[in-house]
Amino acid sequence: MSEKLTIGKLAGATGTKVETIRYYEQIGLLPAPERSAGNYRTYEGAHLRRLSFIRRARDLGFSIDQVRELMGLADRRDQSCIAVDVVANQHRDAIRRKIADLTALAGELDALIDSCSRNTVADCRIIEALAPSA
Amino acid sequence: MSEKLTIGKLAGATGTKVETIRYYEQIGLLPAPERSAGNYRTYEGAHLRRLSFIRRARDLGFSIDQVRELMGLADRRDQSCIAVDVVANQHRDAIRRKIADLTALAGELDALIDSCSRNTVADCRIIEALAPSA
DNA sequence: CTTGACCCTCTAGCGACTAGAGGGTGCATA
DNA sequence: TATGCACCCTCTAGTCGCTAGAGGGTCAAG
Repeated sequence: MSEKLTIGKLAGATGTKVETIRYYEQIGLLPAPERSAGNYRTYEGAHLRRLSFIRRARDLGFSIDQVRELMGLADRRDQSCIAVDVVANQHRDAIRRKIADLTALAGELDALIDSCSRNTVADCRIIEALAPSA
Repeated sequence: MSEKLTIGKLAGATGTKVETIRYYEQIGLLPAPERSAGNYRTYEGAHLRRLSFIRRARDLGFSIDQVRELMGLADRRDQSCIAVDVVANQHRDAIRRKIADLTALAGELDALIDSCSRNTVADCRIIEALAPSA
C-alpha cells in the first residue's frame, strides 16, 4: 500500500503548493501529520482526502472559515445537512452580489471607454469623468 | 474662502476614512499637505480634487498602481489620451474575465445546492461533491 | 562521496486598508 | 478658568490567503 506521502507527493496529488500545505497546518486547517526519523512530514490517506476537500471548496470560492465550518459539519454525519445547505447558499448569494457589482462597474467603464475620442489628454473624457465635476 | 480643510473635513467631503487619507499620503498617492501650528494637516482645493479623482477611480475598481498611472497621464495634458484608453480597457477586460469566472462558479454552486435533499450529512450531496471521488 | 532534489523552520512581503494604543489640540460650555 | 469632548497626531500590528526567501538539513542515485 502506498499509504505514506511526503509533502511534495501530497502537493502533487492535490494540486496544492508545498508552502500552502504547511500554511494550512499552521492555521489548523489540516491536522499535523507524523514525522519521519529525518523530521519529514508523513501524510496518509486521511490527509489526502481532507486536503482534497479543502482544495475543492477553495476552488469554489469558499473562504477558509467557511471550509472550516463545512468540514466541521461534514464530520457530524448523523446531523441534518440543512446547515451545509445554508453555508452553500450564503456563499452563492455573495457571489451573485459580486457579479452584479462587477457588471455595473463594467457598464460604467464601457461608457467611459466609448467616449474616448483619442484626442489629447486635455479633453479626454475618461480623465474628465474621473475628475470631480468642479 | 473656505480653502483650508482638516483631514476630517476632507474625509467627509470625499467619503474617505481619515485613516485611508493618511495611508494615501504614506504611500505617496496624495501629496503631504502643510501643517498647522498644532501639527494638523491643512488641505486645500487641489488636494480635494486629487482625492476625489482617486476615490472615483478606486470605486471603479482601478488598483492603486493604475490610479497612479492615470494621474500621471492626466497631468500631461498635451499628450494623446490613447494611453488612458489602454489602461481603462485593460481594467474592463480584467473585470469581464472576473465576471465570467464568478458566473461559472455560481453555476457550479447552483447545481450543488439543487442536489441537496436536506437529509442527514451522511448522504448530503454537497459534502459528497466536495469530497474526493474516493 | 558528492550532487541535486527534496525537506525543514522562521520571517517578511503582497494589496489596500483597518484598528488600536497612547498621546496632543482646539473649542464650547459651566 | 477649568473641564469635557471631538478631533487630531504617530506608530504598530492585524486582516486574508497565501508566496517568497534565507539558511539550513535529509535522502537516494550515480
